Amino acid sequence: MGTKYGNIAHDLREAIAQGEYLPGSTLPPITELMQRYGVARDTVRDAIGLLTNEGLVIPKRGIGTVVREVDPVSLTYSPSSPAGTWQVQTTGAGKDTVEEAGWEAADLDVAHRLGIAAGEQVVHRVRHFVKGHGVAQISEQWVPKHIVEAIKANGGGDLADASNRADVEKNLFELMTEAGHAPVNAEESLSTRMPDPQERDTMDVPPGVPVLVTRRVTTEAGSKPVETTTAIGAGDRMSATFKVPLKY
Amino acid sequence: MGTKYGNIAHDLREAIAQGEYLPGSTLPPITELMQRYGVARDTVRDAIGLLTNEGLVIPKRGIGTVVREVDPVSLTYSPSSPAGTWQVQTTGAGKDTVEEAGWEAADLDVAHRLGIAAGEQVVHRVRHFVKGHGVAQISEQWVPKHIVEAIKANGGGDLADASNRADVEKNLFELMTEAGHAPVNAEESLSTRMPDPQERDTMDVPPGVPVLVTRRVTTEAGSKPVETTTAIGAGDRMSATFKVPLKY
DNA sequence: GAGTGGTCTAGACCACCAA
DNA sequence: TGGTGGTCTAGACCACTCT
Repeated sequence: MGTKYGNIAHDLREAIAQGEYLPGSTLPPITELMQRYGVARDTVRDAIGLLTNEGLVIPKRGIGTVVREVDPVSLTYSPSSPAGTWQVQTTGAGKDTVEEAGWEAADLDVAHRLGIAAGEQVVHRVRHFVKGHGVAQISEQWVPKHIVEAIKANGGGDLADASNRADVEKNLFELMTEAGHAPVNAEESLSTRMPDPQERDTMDVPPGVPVLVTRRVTTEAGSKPVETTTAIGAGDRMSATFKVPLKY
Repeated sequence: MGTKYGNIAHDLREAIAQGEYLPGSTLPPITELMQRYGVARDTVRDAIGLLTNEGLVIPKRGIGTVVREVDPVSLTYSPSSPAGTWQVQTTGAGKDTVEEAGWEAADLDVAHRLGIAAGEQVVHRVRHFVKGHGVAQISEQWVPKHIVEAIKANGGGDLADASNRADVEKNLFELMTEAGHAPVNAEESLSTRMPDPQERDTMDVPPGVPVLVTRRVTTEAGSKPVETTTAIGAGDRMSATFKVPLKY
């Protein structure tokens, strides 16, 4: 025998998998599980804690331990992904909001990604992708000075102004193209980790749900970077889809 | 004030961020934290539990609560770049092993992805990508019957035989091409979630580390699927990189 | 008010690791 | 052997949700 709470968690996990407890319904109350297994309250809570951290259930005060809805990713059988593979695919329509915008000095990481020196001025834009009742993705974008100035000179507006939503409504990449800096390539790197408390708060991520981290560098002709982005997406509300041409 | 354990976790989190506790070193012992904050043992453990689930620390019996190493960028590899999707990593990054192979009836999900009827026979191949200290990715692949037979008729070997590593050493996509079913497109969908106990065991994933889920459908001319794959990768040992050509 | 989960205590014993 | 974290108990009180 392993641990008591491990065994209890195993039983509950199996029961959920067998459909004994359907998504949206609740597990037996702690008190009942205490009696059924003849253990103390904290032992049951440890078991539920395991399931919570696996993303299977969400305990709710006054309600019960609710079984989570099934992975929404299984719904992504939809027609075809939107043009531009850098777009994020979610299970529904969403809206972009610009939270912040302004000049700042590039840190080491951003400078490296943009191929500039650390400390050089860049425009930093923070956007939220709102879907349904909450933020599904936090996006931080950095644009080098000469690109910002080129767009401004071309009548594309000031990217350092948060109230300027031109890049959102018209697509920043189009503005770059019109300004003579057409992006031709994007390299995206995806990874995953658990959210920090701030991210968990902003996106209202339940316990047991990780985030999808996307780091992108977009380049124009000559492999010169025109922007770089780091996006943090709630793992229960989004996935990223890529269409890749193969050469064989 | 929030909760006691929440405050303690906050303090420790800040301290780690400030570099007071370096990766690889340990936090103060539970007993010391009990005295410092004047709380019970379980309260300290609750605080450490939070940090553990955030992937910041890993408690080790007899050792202490160890601060986790940050993932170096050099540890990432690109399982999904157009040229390297199925090629053996020649950079010494890792090694592919075939764990299982055989015929089975396609379930609803696989059938849908392959554009066939549920219950039709497909070859199911399970592979492990071994890297560093253990399995970094579990890969499940399904190939429709007519493709398997075409490869076999063309002298490419039997994909249903686990000891047949032709597809690994020579690249399955090349075998398909030689057999008249050249793959021309792949659509990959990436998402993330927490690992189940079996995955955690197989890949030796520490607590607080999610997995990266890659679902791919590869198609030949006419958008006919030639294979589909679901890969589960340990979030602390891999990332996926895509290079995407843009049209603006 | 009744029932749910959340926090916290004080103490006990066990399992693991290093010196 | 001494110190570390892991498990478990019995009980208390708090916070929240629903009827």
